[in-house]
Parts: sequence; structure tokens; C-alpha cells
Amino acid sequence: MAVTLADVAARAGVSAATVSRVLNGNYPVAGSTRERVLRAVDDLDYVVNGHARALAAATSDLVGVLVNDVADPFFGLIASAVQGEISGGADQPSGLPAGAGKLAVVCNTGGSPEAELNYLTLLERQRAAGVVLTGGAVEGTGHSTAVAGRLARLAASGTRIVLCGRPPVPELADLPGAAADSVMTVAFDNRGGAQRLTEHLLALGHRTIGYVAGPAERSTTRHRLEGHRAALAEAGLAGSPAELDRLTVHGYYDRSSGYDAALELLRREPGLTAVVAANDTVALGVCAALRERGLRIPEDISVAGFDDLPFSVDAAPALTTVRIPLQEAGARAGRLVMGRQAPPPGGLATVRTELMVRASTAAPRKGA
Amino acid sequence: MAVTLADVAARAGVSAATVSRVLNGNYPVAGSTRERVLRAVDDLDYVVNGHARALAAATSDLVGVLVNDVADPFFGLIASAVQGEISGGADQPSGLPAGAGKLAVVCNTGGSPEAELNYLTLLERQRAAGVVLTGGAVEGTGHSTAVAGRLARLAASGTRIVLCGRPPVPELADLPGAAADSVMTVAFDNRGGAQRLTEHLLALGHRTIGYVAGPAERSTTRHRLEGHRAALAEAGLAGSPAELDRLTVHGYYDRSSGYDAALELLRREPGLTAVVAANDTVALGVCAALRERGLRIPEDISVAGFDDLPFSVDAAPALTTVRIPLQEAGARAGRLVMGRQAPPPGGLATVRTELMVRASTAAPRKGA
DNA sequence: GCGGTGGGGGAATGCGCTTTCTGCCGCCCA
DNA sequence: TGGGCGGCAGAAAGCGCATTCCCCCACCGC
Repeated sequence: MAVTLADVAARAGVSAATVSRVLNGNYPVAGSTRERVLRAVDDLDYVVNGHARALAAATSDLVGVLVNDVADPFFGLIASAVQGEISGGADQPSGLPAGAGKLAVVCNTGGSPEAELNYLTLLERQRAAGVVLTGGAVEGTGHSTAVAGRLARLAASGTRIVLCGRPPVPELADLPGAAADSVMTVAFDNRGGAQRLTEHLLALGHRTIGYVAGPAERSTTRHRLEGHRAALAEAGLAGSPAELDRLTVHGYYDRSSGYDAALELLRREPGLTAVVAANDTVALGVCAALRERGLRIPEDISVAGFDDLPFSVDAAPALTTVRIPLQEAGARAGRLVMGRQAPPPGGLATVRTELMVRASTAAPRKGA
Repeated sequence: MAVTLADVAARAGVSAATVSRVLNGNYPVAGSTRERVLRAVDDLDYVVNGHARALAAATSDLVGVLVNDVADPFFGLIASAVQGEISGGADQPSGLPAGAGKLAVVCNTGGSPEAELNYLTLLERQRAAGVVLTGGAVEGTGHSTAVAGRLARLAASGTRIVLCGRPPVPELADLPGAAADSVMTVAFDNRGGAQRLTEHLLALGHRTIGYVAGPAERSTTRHRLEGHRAALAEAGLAGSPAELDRLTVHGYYDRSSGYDAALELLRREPGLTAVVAANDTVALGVCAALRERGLRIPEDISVAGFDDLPFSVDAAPALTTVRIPLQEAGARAGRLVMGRQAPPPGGLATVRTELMVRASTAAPRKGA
């Protein structure tokens, strides 16, 4: 049915080996022969069988990209950037001949640890050339150990691993031989960003700041919360753990969680003058809830987000937030996973975050 | 290095064939034998080689999803939904045994026709089980013919094809044999939605309506524009082609295009009372430009978008737009491409769009 | 003119798995 | 008791390609 190498060889009057060599260009072939082969390939509309090639050459042109949810711009931006890098450099996905580009397999884990593990297995099955893990790690349970195990096996079999926006995995630091070098991390400075954000609020005069955190078991949640509390502590506002927890509500990284959390915070502390959200999406939910309660932003209450997603600047009002250069981070992860860029020292690179002060934060009202 | 079927067979004291049968469960194997094999698999941490399997069985667990840009929520939402369906049903991506789920290969074409073609070749190379093409088609050039050709070949080789948010390809209607049934379309009613949107504006009393269209050669752009003009014509406001074109500016589907286009429209027609944008993202850019010009929305000028992306409700003001059930459409496309749902009659399903009237549109000022 | 040399091409092997095609064994029925 | 049959398992033939090894044939130097 399908056209095979042998068909092309027959038509060009050469052996299959020669066709293979022409296609891969890794062996000298006379110009005239090459031309005949190429013409035959064209005539027959031949397309190599990737599986056969992968099997014979023990290589793969797949790179897995694990994300919590592609529909979330945070991950979409990263995935897009990774994809741009791995599919044949800066320009278009390479044509037939070159083919240095690889295919991105985007895996939606939905934030589920089991799904993450399953996808890792699927990728191992496909002998993926590389894997990019994005989003915060799930901590606490045995999950991180399980992931570490899978990653170790992947790394051992030559798969390059890049953690993007996720802390390094200690278990992977001391892998035998070259495997250790194939695990790299592009981390975000969540802690520092969160700290600067809260410092900004404190500088404006806020003293009663609510915090809408993400799911408790995620590293991203923890780091941002730590940064927030570090700022509080430095300002001498640490308070008791109970007090801190009273002004902290956990939820998911989505709009409705922000909405619910804002209501809850208001119930716990009507004197709130500012709310920091886990991310911009959550912040939008917070704003919606506050507005429905008749509060004006930022006159009555300030709101801040995180990530600086594209829509944040168009929100009402424009959101004060912390910018993470997601596309740059994703691009870098893509280059690393492709082996096109030297690994950073220690295999760890941390991308800076930047405070973006906009219209959703202001000094609290005098009365407050 | 890697553990193979033979290793497992040896450890279990059976032949490779038996191991294969246990793993695939497509042949009777005695319970005790199965158990021994399973234990060996577990002991050895065996993971099948997907390429070898694909080669031998002439099947693949890859499904390509072509999008213009994953970072764009429009495509992210669709991709996410498709992905959810193909990776093992409603729940998590199937574990090791079942394995009915497939992997989604998300391909960012960046809207480039060549990239689209290249990806199609790459997917053919991987003998993809299915391909979902999203986003409007590029019309006019020879591109659609080229795409039709590639799709025809894919379909002929058993790959299921689903066009999502893209008009049917006429050349593919009369493929020989079963191939015709493997091409399906989930279209969006862009035309109808656009028409209802403009009718809404007309009903409010607007008579001078600017239109910020997408790239001229895309089918989506054309359909929305047609709907818009159909509404105008029905209201007896058709005007001359020149007049229509004067109030139409083309750009990309991004924020900055909307920004620039709004300025241009204002220059051409200061008396504008409403602007319809190609999509919500563009509408945001339009709003930003208008606001900078000191115009209030909707008091001075109304703005409408399209798609009803998640952020639209949180924009300032909340955007009037046309909702496309993207996740449902994507999920349907996913089911179709997996063969889990019977193809719609004629292979064509059209998803309805719904007018969402919100705060960005209102009656024009009396003076205008 | 002869052995040497090296560029170019073919034959054959194997990658790891699926899948006939056989074949063995124990059981039932005549 | 013997022929058959059903339930299982093994042997082996590929799937389509990359690659190693080998060979052939100019062409060169002596």
C-alpha cells in the first residue's frame, strides 16, 4: 500500500541502502545517483516511516511537553515557546530534507499526579528525545519520588529532561555518568517576585492584606506564599501563624476560586485593604467578587495578581502583577531540551521576575 | 541497555509471542502464564517500545492537532478539549494496560501555510492515527489544493481527519472507498454569529459601524465579514463596496492589530459609533486605542468582539461578543478523530454560536 | 603493467514487536 | 479406545529502515 524505501530504490535503480544514505546525507553518494534517487522520491511521493527509522536508528523525533492545562495562557505561552524552539529553529518547521526539528507532544495533566506519571510512561514508550515538565511540582506525597524515578530512567536512556517553572529534583542530582547532565532546570523566582509584590503593597501603606493561594501541595503555591510572608515579616507584620492563616485562603488557579476566596476573606476580615492573588486569573475572580460587593478597585481595596498574563493589562482596572518572562523561559527550555544550548552551571537557571505596578493597587483609604 | 520483550519472556520462561499477547490481551493466555508474565514485566520495569509496536502492527498512538498558536486561548481551549478526549476517555490518560488513549501532538503553525504542510508531512511520516486541523483555512492561493492533496493521502492511508472551525474541503468529498468517511468537519457558524452581532448593534441604533477584520485570505475572516455585511444589507445599509471597504480594516488576530485598526478607523471616519472586531483579543486592542483617544465605552462608542474567550467577561467593560462553544467543539472533534463517535450526516457538523450581550455595547449618543 | 588506494554502492543483519502458522496436549464423544 | 477438537504456546516471518561489512572499480604512483 504505502510507498517504501524499497520502492524508491527500485525506481531509482539503486539499493535501499543508497536511498537511505541520500535521505540522511550521512554518507558520500555520487551527485548523479543522488539526483536519480531524489527524483524517484518525488515521483513516488515517498515519505519515510518514522517508526521504522526510529526503531532502526534508536532515535526519536518526539519531545514531550507536560503542562497542567494548555487552555491556561500561562502554560499555553510556555508550550508555544518550547514548541517554537524544538520544531526546527527560529523559523518554520524544517522541510523534508533537513528534519532537525522535532515534534512536540503536549500532554495535559490537568494537574493530576497520576496523569503526569502516565504520560511519562507513554513518553518513555515512545522513546522520546526529550521531556519538558512545566508547572509547579506536587509536594508532600510519594508523588515526587515516583516522578523522580521515572525521570531517572528516562535520563538513563538518553532522554533529555528540562524542568520549567518547577524546582530541581534532588534525587536526580547524582545520577550515574552522563545522565546527570541531561537533567536541567529553568526555575522561576516566585519567592522573590511575591516578596517584592507584597513590599509594594506595604509601601503603599497596606497593613491588612489577604492572600488567595493556590493548591496547598504545589511548590509554586508554597514559594509565592513564602515570599509574601517574608515581606510581611520584614515589615514586622508577621503575626501569629493563626493570624497569617486567617488571611490566607487556598483554592485552585482559576477564576472561580478567586471569586469564592475573596468572599471568604471578606467574611473573615471586613477590614481588608488589599488582596494578593495566586495568579492573574485568580485575581480576576477576586476583582469580580469585590466589585459585586460594591467595593471599588483600587479606591476601596487593592488587588494584585501574578504572572502578568496578556489579558492583565486589559482587565478592569489594569492589574498590578509580577511578570514572569514565560516565552523566554519556554524558549530556553526548548533549546536546552534540544541540546542546542549549553546547560547552565549546575544545570539550574533561574529567570528573574519583575514587579509590574498598574492601576489595581493604590494607597488604602485614609479611613481604613 | 533497555529492557526488551525478549528479556521479559526469558524471565517469565515463555516465548516473546506470549508476552506480546499478554500485553495486548488480544489472544487467550492461561491465567497462570499471564500472571508470571505480568510479574516479570513488573520486576523488570518493562515499557514497550512504541516504535517497534507501531512498525509491526502498522498502527500509531499519535494524533496530530494543528493550531495557529497554542498560546492563543482560542486554540488552547480547542486543543485542550481535543486532548482530553483522545488521551483515554473522560478520565485520566489510561495506564499501562488499557492504552486505548493516544498522544496529542500539538503543532503550532503560526498561521503559516508552509508550516501547516510541513507538519502534515511530519505526521504522515509518523503514520499518525488521526489529525485535527483547527482554525480557518487559508484561501485563494494554491495552498488549499496542496493541503487537500496531503489530506487525501493521509485519509487514504487510514488516518482519520477532522477539520475543526474550518470549512469542509470539497476535493475530499469524493475520495475512493472508505477514505471519504474518514474526513469529517466540525464547523463554526461564524457567518450567522457575525450577522446576529451586527443586527444587535443595528437594533441599538448604530448606523456607522467600523469593522476590524482578520487577515483577508482566511476563511474565518471572510465568513465573519460576510455575516456582518449581510446584516447591514438587510437593514438597507449596504452602501457601495467602496463605502463598505472604507469602514473595514484588516489586520491579524492580535491585540496590537486591533489597536492600530481602531486608530485607522477613527481617522477614516470620526463619526464612528461602533466597532466590531474580528475576535475578542482584537477587541481588547480596539478598546485600548479608543480609551486613549478619550472615548468612553460604551457611552461614546460601542465595541464588540467574537469567540467569548474567558477573559472577555473581565474586560473593561465586559465585552459583548459571540460565544463559540470551543471546548464542546474540540471534544467532539476529539471523539470523531478517535472514532468514538459516529460521524455526523454528510461528515459535517456545524456548532451554533450565541450572541452574548454585555456592557461594551449600548445605544449611540443622541448627538451622534 | 602492477599493487595500492579510496570513493561509491550493494548485501545482509538487526532494531523490538506483532502475527500468522503450527503444534502440542488433554478432553469429549462415539 | 481412537479420532477430533479446543485451548494455549512456540517458531518464525516480517514491518521499513539504518548500518556494518564488504566489494568493485576507477585511478594513481612506481
